Amino acid sequence: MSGRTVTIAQVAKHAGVAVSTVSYVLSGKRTISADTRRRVLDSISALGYHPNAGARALASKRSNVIALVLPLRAGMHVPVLMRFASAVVTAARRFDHDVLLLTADEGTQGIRRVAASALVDALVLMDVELDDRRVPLLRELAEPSVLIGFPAEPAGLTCVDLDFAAAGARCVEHLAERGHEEIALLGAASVVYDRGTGFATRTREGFVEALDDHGLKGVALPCEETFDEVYETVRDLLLDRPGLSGLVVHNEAAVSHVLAALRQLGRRVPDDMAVVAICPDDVAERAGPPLTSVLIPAEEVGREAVRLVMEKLEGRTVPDSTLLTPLLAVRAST
Amino acid sequence: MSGRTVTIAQVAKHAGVAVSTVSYVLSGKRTISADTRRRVLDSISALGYHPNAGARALASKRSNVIALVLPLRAGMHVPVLMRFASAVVTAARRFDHDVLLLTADEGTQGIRRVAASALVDALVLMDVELDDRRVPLLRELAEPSVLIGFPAEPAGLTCVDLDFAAAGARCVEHLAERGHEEIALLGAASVVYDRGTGFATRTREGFVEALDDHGLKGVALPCEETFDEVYETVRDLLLDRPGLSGLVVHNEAAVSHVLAALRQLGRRVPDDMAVVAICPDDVAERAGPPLTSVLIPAEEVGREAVRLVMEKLEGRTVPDSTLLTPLLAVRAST
DNA sequence: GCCGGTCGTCGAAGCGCTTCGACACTCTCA
DNA sequence: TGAGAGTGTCGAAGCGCTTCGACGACCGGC
Repeated sequence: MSGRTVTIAQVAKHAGVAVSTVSYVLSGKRTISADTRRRVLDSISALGYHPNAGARALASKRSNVIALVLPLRAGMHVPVLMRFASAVVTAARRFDHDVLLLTADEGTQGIRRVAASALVDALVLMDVELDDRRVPLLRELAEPSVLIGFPAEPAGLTCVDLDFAAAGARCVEHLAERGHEEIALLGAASVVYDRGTGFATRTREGFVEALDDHGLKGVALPCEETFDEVYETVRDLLLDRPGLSGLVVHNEAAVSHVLAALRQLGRRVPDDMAVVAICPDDVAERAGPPLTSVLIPAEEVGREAVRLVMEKLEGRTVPDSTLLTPLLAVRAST
Repeated sequence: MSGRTVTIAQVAKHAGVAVSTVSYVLSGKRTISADTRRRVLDSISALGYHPNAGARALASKRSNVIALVLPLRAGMHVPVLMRFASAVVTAARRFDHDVLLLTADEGTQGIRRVAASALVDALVLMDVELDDRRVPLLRELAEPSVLIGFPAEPAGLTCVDLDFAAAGARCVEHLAERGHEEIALLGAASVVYDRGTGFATRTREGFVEALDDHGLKGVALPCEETFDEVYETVRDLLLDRPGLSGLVVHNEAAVSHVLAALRQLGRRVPDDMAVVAICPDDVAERAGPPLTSVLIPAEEVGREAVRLVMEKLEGRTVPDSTLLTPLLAVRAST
């Protein structure tokens, strides 16, 4: 192994070459003969050499670290967040980058700090609000960034997300195909709409528009996340709309409560009430009965965000807006 | 603001002092006159100076970054994880450190890499298994580390966790006080026990021991996380043990399923069945009815882990084992 | 047989910071 | 009044890496 922290100079000596040669072997920025390369690589593994990140960052002006700015706020469904985060980390590693975790409670301060100190090369922000304080800062930053989600004014930014409007519409379409004529959307908690979080609003718009297109009756309601509130909402909904036979649920935390409430109100799924969820696959599969759902492709979104940010780091131009097409998986609930 | 990336040399020139003086103002490692200090600080904010992280790390051999190694595996309840993670980030910032996110799928490789490259000064690991591959590596690493959770052989390591044995016992005690004579523990998914994750096993042990101490009858069962499986488990349990009047649930993902199953089986909470959960407060409060619970003090554990790792970075010795006392909050379910 | 052009390697100059030793002062106390 | 003990500041030497320009060695073409 190592006697203590091995440097490139020791590798160079061990291999009988210049320091710069070792560097070029590692970066591949100049051609190196196969023979020399082998000797260097052998020395590297013999000594257990790992380049010092600080020195490398200082000399190359690249830290090989990207920041992931998480929200961690009320109304966000955390497991979904984590899947994004995990996807971002995995994707970043594939580009030989690490991920620095920034939480929103440090606010714009933290973003400015890690950018100005060159701790990170680029940023990926999650859970962007329609009117997000962080957005103006991003515009003035030299470091490239990618948003997961869309602010109200996305000009000049790079944004990725599931096409939630299409997702809402897709659910309507599916229920229409199944012959339902009156349906309802149970959406996010009202605080999420109030905050103007884009995905909730866009799903609702897609839902409402599709209602029209297919000539269905229906309504879109916010949906809180305690059992009692969900129960009330569902009960009132059934009372108000006796013809209702289909439900779209876009709220991971409320899914199991909705199902429990229906059960308690004597409605069988799918016989009396068809249910479509917009949620991650595992939530849909784990429910009783397993739910027909439009999955939130967290892995894909995270991967795409990283790909885009890497493209920008290379100086290439990328599309302002990337919308991923929703996919509907039919299960037992419709 | 800035013309582009401000260096310490520019600050020194602007303030009319030597570079080293600026450095000492920032670090406080030598006494500086009040007058000079003011001039320097003024220049810093006038120029918008942020020390370059790479240069600083190179010169000082400290990156001011700690690694947070997350599991992201089956059977872990993700929201709880996130609360730990968030607490770690917040606590680390209080010590002027940032947090690098490492996921377990990189395995020991990733840990070795970030440690050897001096990308991080120290590590905090979550969700430690009884027999954890990462543990031997930690022992040979020069960088200090703290584990959240306990491996089978914790000698020479620093571990923090809620005292789950005490938590299990506390639940039994509470139900005993309420006059229940036969109770059951619904624990983690069986895969979690099979893997030998410490917290699940320790809760069960504490539960079983306390059963004895209080002279109660009872049983401890694993508990899967889909509604149908939970329903079966609960139904069989009620069939097998007609005298059962109290339930301890130590599985965040199953909590709402358990309640729904009881409802469906015609049991009222708390009249026919008392329920105590071991879970974060918000899960307990959100349930219907709100659950008496032993909370998992994620924030406190995260904070403590960071405090310990910082102590170790300062070269101070810290206790091998830190167990946080469980607190029981009485709500509507008992 | 000479010229221009790769190819492969080297040496050295930084990157921006911390830290060590030196040094010029100013106090204090004998 | 001068030795000794602080103070407050400076200059310079790295920290370990990347990258630029230079330079032999070798190639093919005329």
